[in-house]
Amino acid sequence: MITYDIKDYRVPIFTVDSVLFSVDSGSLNVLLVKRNNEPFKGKWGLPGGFIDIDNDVSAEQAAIRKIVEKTGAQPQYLQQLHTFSSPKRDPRGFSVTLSFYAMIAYQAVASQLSSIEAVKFIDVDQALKKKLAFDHHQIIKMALSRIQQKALYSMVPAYCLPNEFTMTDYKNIIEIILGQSIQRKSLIRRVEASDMFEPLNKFEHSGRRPAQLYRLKKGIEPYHFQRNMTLSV
Amino acid sequence: MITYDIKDYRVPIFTVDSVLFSVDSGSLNVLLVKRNNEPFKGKWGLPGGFIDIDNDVSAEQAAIRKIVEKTGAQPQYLQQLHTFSSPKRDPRGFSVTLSFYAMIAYQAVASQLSSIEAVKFIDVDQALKKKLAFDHHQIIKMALSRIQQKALYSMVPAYCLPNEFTMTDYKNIIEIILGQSIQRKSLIRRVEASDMFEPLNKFEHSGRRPAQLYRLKKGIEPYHFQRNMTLSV
DNA sequence: CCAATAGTGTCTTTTAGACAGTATCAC
DNA sequence: GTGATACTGTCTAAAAGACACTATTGG
Repeated sequence: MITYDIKDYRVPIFTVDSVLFSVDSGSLNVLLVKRNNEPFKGKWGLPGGFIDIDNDVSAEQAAIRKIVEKTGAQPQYLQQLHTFSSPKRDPRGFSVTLSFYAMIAYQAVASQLSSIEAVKFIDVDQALKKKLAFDHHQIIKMALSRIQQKALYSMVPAYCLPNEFTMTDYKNIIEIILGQSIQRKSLIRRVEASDMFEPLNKFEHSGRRPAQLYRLKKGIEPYHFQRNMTLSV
Repeated sequence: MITYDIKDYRVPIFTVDSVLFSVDSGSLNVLLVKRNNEPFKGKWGLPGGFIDIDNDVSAEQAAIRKIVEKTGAQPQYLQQLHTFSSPKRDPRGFSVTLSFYAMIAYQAVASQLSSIEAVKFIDVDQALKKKLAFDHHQIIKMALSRIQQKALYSMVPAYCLPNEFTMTDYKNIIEIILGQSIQRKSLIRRVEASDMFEPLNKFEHSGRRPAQLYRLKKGIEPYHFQRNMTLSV
């Protein structure tokens, strides 16, 4: 017979938190939310909170639910980052947070956000200069270095592209994430190998020579390469 | 003012579990423990359990504590794998487990374990054929694929080497993890680039030509390469 | 035509794979 | 010596870096 009541035990506080990235006009942004509850009421922090064990089917779903509540849109990519745990990170007691990093196209959320005071995208370097709630500074730092790594060996940055985009759009996103320029030719070779983009019968006419428009193929897994791109020192 | 009592909320069960790997006589083993509590009493499962929020300082420390309790030895390497969460994975209710993968030299634990009936190393393929507690089957599968990936681009397999070892020992460990043979020359090039081994003034005389003995340098970070080794299909 | 951005061709560089060759031991 | 395992030299192959080249537009 199973006899177990969680209320008989002293258990940690368990939460989820997400670092939602988006690229816009030359800067890599993360979503911050102004807290209107204790602890750290009034401070900026990551979107997240408790699992609703009666309605959520997983921690991932809880994290996505929190992002949807704040932005009105689903992230295009979301993965576990790391679990941070300590008796000190929350004044209420021993706390564990499962953090995620996620990506979304800026265009998918920009309009909704402009009307909400307490939710905003902010340049990641600016965010890291602020006094944030909990250990969210550390979480953002780890998420940043994770997506920078991913940018070197995967197509994951493609998940913050809008529906239609050019190769230059994609190159810009990677360069903004890395903070360094890369070889266009190398990128194109990788995109071809990944087979993740499909060309549309459309061109973008903003520059001089029109640029081929692409979209992400449907139902495809993020491609991982065998090698990292090399960053020139 | 902070008012919060975790007992006022319905919260998930939170545990840690570890997949402890070790290589011995041609097989990759994982540590299994026979459960003597419900749920899944009598079934084999991964070493793990609840955080002791009064004594543990982190989830990592809780995971290590559980491994030490079962084996008497500290793992040489331990990293977060993934957090598994669902309302179904535990009959007691919504449950979250933070899983780790870890490595230890077989020699460091073999003698203690032989005397304990309820704790054993078992070949990972055998383990995956058993009916294990919870979703531990899935956790082991993910841990296996993670260390196989790590074997392709890092020196992490070195953490299941004994204090003194030869290059052939290291090659064998990687081949056992991958289930495939690799080029000795490629391995040596990588070992040199990593600068993680230091040669001793000793040789092993078991084969024909004596083999240089090495040890892991102290206080060194696991090295990661820019490329994967390629597995011939 | 020119300027600017899009896109290609191709040579170099890097590092792993393949594998033949040499070294050192027990017998 | 032979056989076995340890170790090295070196050619080839694969994929990224560098960068010059061509292509296509607006003006």
